Amino acid sequence: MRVLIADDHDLLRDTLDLFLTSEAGIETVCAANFNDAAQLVAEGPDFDLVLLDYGMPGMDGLNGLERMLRMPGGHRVAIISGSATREVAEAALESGAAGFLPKTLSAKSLVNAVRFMAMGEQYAPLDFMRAAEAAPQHPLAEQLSTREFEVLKGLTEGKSNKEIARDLDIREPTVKLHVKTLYRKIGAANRTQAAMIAKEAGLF
Amino acid sequence: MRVLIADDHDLLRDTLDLFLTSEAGIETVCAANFNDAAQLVAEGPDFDLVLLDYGMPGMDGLNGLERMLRMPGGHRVAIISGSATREVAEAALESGAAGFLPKTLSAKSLVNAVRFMAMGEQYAPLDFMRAAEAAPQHPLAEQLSTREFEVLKGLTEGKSNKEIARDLDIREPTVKLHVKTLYRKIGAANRTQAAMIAKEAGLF
DNA sequence: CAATGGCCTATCCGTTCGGATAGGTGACCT
DNA sequence: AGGTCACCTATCCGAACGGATAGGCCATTG
Repeated sequence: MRVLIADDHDLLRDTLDLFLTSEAGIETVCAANFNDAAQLVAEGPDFDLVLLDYGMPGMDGLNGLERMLRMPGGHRVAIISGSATREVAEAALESGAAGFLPKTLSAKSLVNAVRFMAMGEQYAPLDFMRAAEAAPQHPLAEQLSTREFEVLKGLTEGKSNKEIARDLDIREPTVKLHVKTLYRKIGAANRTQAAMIAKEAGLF
Repeated sequence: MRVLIADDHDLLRDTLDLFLTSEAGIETVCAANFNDAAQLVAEGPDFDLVLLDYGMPGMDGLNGLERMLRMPGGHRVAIISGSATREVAEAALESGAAGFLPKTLSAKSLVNAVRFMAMGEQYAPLDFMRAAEAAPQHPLAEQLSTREFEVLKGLTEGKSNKEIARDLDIREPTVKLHVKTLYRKIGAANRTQAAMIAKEAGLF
């Protein structure tokens, strides 16, 4: 079994290498950034599994994952991350990743997950995925109507009421109404505050 | 020598534990979050060095570092991080941290750094600190005058010109002037855009 | 010394915002 | 059938914003 480990954290990469190599039948190759990893995949022979660090140089978020998946030999690719949220994990799996590994995993779990994924299964730690599941997506956004949400999006883009009206194909007074009610709901005193609140909440 | 390793990444913590323990004369204790770490420090006996992960639960950025430094036994504390920027590293050292360790370090360098710091030295990898040094701190912010910067801060807080004027103890027309010139400099069409641009740039 | 540049102030003007008020439509539920 | 709710439109008004223009103060610099 051939596994490619791509992570810019020397320490973690070495450890992973060590643990996997000591497993019978696992051959590992290492890279410290996305470009090196992509080249190794391109050169072949094919890997049974590629581990991509979410935050490594060249990754550009999940763009790297998608680029890797589109490559000839890049069919089994998993994301490994120390900081990413459940949303990112879900998006990765959605894009066709073989799995998602938070760095909070123990070495033993990680080795097991690697074997699991190399066999063609899709893996993600259940407790991690459940973690934020219960919490409401966005306490602020959920109390806004569809239109108000769209208007709020316009606000965060620094548009004027008139521009928002044009984009949504409604009259300006209507936009003003949505803006006003929206302020009340999220507790903003003016459009800039509304935009900042939305930004803080991680919307858009 | 007693070292406390506080990191929520099981894998990394175990590895660090392994490497340090194999070094003669280093005794390690582990914690997976800030509160556990703080309790271990409080209980004593004193550690020669405490390694705090920047992103672990309970840390709250550099707040955790400062709280730890204020504790009776918490004199030698280093920050370890996989994602933090040079700015954070500098701020940590400024606050009195014993060092800053990016997770891109190799195991060997890391063990050396730990020994170095435990001897009372302050450590930070030179290449890491030099990395962003050349690049302008904030391409946007640097072209603003002091006043314009203060006004921009007010904008991001959703204040009106009048409020900003009061806070800075200047007249409102002056604020308007700064706002206008500031728009030109950062390429904003209105105050909301200015606030969002500042936010995107990571200011405030 | 004169020039420069940052900072402050002022006035004027048109546009936009924020709020209030009043009403109309269609979908859905009881 | 009546009620509720989201969505749309309209008009009015005071306040704030965005821009232009014109000047004064002061420290730094050539």
